[in-house]
Amino acid sequence: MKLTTKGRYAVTAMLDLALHYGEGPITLADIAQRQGISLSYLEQLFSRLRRQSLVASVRGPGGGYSLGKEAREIFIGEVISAVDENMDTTKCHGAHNCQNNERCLTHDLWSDLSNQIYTYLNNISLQDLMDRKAVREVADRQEHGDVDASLLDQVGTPAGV
Amino acid sequence: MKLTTKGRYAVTAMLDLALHYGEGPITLADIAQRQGISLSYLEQLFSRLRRQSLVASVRGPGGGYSLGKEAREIFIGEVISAVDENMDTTKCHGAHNCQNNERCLTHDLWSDLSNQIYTYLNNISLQDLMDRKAVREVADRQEHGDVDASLLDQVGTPAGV
DNA sequence: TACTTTCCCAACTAAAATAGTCAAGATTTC
DNA sequence: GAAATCTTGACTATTTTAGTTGGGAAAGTA
Ligand code: FES
Ligand code: FES
Repeated sequence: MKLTTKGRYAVTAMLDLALHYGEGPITLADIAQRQGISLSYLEQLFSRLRRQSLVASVRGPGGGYSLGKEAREIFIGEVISAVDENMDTTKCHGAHNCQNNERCLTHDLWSDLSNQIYTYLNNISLQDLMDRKAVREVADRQEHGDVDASLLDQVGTPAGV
Repeated sequence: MKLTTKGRYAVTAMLDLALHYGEGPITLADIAQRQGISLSYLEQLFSRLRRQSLVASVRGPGGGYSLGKEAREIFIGEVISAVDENMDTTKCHGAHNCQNNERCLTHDLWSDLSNQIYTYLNNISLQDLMDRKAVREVADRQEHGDVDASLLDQVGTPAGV
C-alpha cells in the first residue's frame, strides 16, 4: 500500500467537508486554513476527488465544494483510492508475475494483506468518523478559532485580520 | 505504513531460509539466485535481520545464514519491522501533534489502521506460510531448477554451469 | 462592462526515499 | 595462503513526494 500525506490530506479534507455540511459550499481556502494544508496542493487533490464524483463544485463567489453523496455513503477507501491510485501491497499488482513471469513465494501474503486493508477502510464511512467523540472534539477546537501562536506562525497571519 | 520491496524481499528471503531449514547454512548467493534478488541488496537486509537476531550467520566456506529461532516463532511483522523501520500509518508517529502541536482530525483512524495491520502481520509466522499449499508449489518450482529463458536473462548465466 | 471570487489545470521543482551498486575488510575452511 | 562467505560503509541513479508557479475559465456582483 501507499499511505502518504496525499491520502491523509484527502481524508482529512473530506471529513472537514462533511463536518460543515449544511453551510453551503465550502471553499478550499477555508479547508486549507482549518486543516493546515497547502491550498494549491488541495486543488490537486480535489481535482481527483471531483473526477470520482466524491465532491461537487460550484464556481464563482459564494462557491466551493460539497460532498458528492451523503457522508454515510462515502468510504475512506474510496477517498484514498481516488488520490493515491492503489492500496495494493503486491509487487506484481495482482498479475502473479513478479518473479520471472511466475508467482513469487509471497504473493498470496501481500494479496491477503491488501484485502484486509481494503476491507477495513471500505467499511468506515465519513459519517462513522463524524460520530466519533475524538473527531468532534478536534472539530470543535478548529471551529472556535482556538488559535495559538504556533498556528499563526505556520499559516501566516494576514495583517490586521 | 511503508511496504516496499525492502520488506517484501526480507520476508521472501526469510521464507526461503525457512524452507531450506535442515540443509545447514544457506548462502545469500543461493537465495539471491532462487528468489531473483540482488546479492548486495540482500547483504544489506541480512545485516539488519541479524541485528534483530532473526537470523544467525556462519562465515567462511560452507557458511551462510540460518533462522535465528524456529519458523513457528518468527512473525512476518517482525521481519518487516527489522528492515523497514515502522509500520505506523500516522503522520505524527503516535505523538498526537501533527497539526499545530495538537491532534489532527484523523489521527485515530490511522492509529487504528496501524494496529489492524500490525496485528494481522504479527499473527502470521514463517511456519504458517510454509504450510500453505501455494507456497509449497512455488518452492517446488524453484527447487527443481525449473528454469526458463527469462530467468537466465535476468539473473545472468555463469558460463558453463 | 469590469472586477472579484472561486474552481480548474498543467507544468515545473526541491527534497526525500528507494533500490540498488561498489569497494574494502574480517573470518573461516581447505 | 587462497577461496568462500559474511560484514560494513559509502556512494549513486531513479522515482516519488509534496509541494509551487502561473495561467486560465466560470460565475456572481456592481
Ligand atoms: S507479488 Fe504477485 S507474484 Fe510476487
Ligand atoms: S496523525 Fe497523529 S496527530 Fe495527526
